[in-house]
Amino acid sequence: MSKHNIRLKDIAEELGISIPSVSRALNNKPDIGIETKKKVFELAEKLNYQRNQFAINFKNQQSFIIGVIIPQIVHHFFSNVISGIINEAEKRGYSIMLFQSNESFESELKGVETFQKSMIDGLIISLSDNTNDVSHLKYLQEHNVPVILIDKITDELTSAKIICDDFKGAYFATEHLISLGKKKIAHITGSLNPYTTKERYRGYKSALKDYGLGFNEKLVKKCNLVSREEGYTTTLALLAENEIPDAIFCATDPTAIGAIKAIKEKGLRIPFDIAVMGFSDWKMSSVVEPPLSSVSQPDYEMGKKAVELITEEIHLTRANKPIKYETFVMETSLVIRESTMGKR
Amino acid sequence: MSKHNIRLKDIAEELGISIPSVSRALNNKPDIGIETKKKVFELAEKLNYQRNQFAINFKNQQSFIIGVIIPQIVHHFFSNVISGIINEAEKRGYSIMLFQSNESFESELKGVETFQKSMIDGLIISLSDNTNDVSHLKYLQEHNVPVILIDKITDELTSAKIICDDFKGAYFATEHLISLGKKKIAHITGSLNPYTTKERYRGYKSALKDYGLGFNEKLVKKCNLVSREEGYTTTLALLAENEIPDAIFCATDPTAIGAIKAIKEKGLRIPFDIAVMGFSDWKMSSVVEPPLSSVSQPDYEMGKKAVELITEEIHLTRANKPIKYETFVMETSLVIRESTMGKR
DNA sequence: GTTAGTTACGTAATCGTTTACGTAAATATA
DNA sequence: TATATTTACGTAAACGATTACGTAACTAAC
Repeated sequence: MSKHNIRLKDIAEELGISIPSVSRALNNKPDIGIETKKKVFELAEKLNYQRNQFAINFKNQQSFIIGVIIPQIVHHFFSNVISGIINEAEKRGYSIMLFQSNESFESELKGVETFQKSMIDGLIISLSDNTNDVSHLKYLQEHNVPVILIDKITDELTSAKIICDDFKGAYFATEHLISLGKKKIAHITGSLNPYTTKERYRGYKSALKDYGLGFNEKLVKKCNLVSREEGYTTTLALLAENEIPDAIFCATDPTAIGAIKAIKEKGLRIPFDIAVMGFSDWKMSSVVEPPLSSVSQPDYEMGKKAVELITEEIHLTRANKPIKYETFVMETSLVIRESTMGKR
Repeated sequence: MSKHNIRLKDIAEELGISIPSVSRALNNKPDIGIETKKKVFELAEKLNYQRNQFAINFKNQQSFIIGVIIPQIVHHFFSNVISGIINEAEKRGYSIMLFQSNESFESELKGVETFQKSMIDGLIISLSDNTNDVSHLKYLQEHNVPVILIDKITDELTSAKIICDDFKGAYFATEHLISLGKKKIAHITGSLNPYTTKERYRGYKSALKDYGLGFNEKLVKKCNLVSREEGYTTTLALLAENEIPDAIFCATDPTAIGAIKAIKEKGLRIPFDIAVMGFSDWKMSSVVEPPLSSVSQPDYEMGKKAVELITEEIHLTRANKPIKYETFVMETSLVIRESTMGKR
């Protein structure tokens, strides 16, 4: 956008009027004659005048840019979140600056720094699994850049937060397995993330308790990356023990897909011998054999909501008004497929 | 970033020197005394001075922002491209502004407009399937914003282009099927996109010819969305005809996954009765039953390359030097899985 | 017909930083 | 010692737009 673009000055000189008059005309300000306004608009049109947004942003100290940092784009959940963010932001006249932390705290830090330099008006962030210190985010807040946490949140930061109801999602998933007549329901959980995984574990336990099924610690396995490979090996280990489960509720879909592979290899039938349930409803889950039941998260809506909140906070901040920090818990829904379909 | 942030003026006043001296010190310019420089640095550190990027961008008419427009983020190929773009851009000090067109021309137009307002330094774009007119991109170029086309390209625009070798990818895929002893190889193609799909079709035909297998038009089916559903119905139609193929090469992975479903439903064995091959190596392709062979595209590298090119073009543009527009064709590779494994 | 009010401008200042230019003081050279 | 050169600053202008303020000219009111 360099070279000699048309400026207000060019229009003003050609019409023999002052620069502020041109500005007033173009911005439909009151203090301008109707004749002058008309002439200005015509010339602006003719010269194809484009406002210099650099100057305007500078004057207003505002960029209309929302920064977004997520752990990984290549992740069905997050790409849907981003999709919701982008579409909603566009409606509200904001652009999205995107960065991925690759689950690295250092990278997340660097992203925040870069964004600061780009003068973002607000930040929507899903914390990396390795983020324990949030002073970089507090710093932003102190400099009047609102921060919204989404999905991967923390108590360390006072801010608006958007999560989905992992507890209820896990509760309903477990309840569903119980409704199939399953008695020995195993759970494969992760260990890294402070919130989501814990909540899912809690939901699982709560459902067992409510339905009078005893909690058996041996049926709970932890794995770090909740990946397909780990799901596979963990399930093999589970099946090698004395007590074989009749259902497995996995904290993530990849884990569940790994579990399915292990179960099939052992010659057991899904869902008759062992029913399998995942979490997050990844796209791939509908194509595995058998198609995997899962808990669907309102990813797109979460992104949309995040933009609603951040734009509101940006306005409040600029008006020097106080912000009330709420946590929004959004509902999940069960997606029942063949991996849990039909009673034993 | 509003409120009263520290300015050069604050430092200058406190030290009793002029603003330009502070600027010179902080920017390590020559015309500054070593003592003064030291004092400035110390005070800047103490006051936690942060440059006001709005002012700098305004002065330089440069944003260090690269705009990226792609049809859909929720698409394994594109999220990998973006991943490559973001990581490489960060290394080069650029931020990424992201927009998705949702395969709509109007949306793409609006994205370009929004980006213009955000004063992007350059644009990396993968055209929507419905984009035939590229005057919005020419307009950017005329205003000194370099444009790079990636994957979904067009001859209408004179610019650097990055594609992967769809022709060769398809050729090798077909060749692979032939090497299995397959004689009647069907192809399910799409019709929308000017380049990628056509090239894959061309590669398929070329391989058949080179290996002396006659081209049979009846074995080629077109479908519009190249989706899983279409792959399913198209394959059913194919199998209902007289000549049943012994292999199907699909223009996309979802189509191939639909094909697999249809073939299995008909009680035919994969790959023994019919081998199936996809294109793009979607993540889900490794979890279908049987795992799908596919053509892997260098998505991440394409994104990286795009950033290399655009930053170079940005520099050339600012230096008023000419740009030479090249088209970079990047190599694909075969991913062989069980859907094409083992001879008949 | 005088005063009050309104309309339609122009002037000047401002946002924060950088850069071209000028110059006094210090230093080097003849 | 007189002149040339270098050093280390300060002053002013610039980037492009917006906004507060002042005011001349015109209109309305009594």
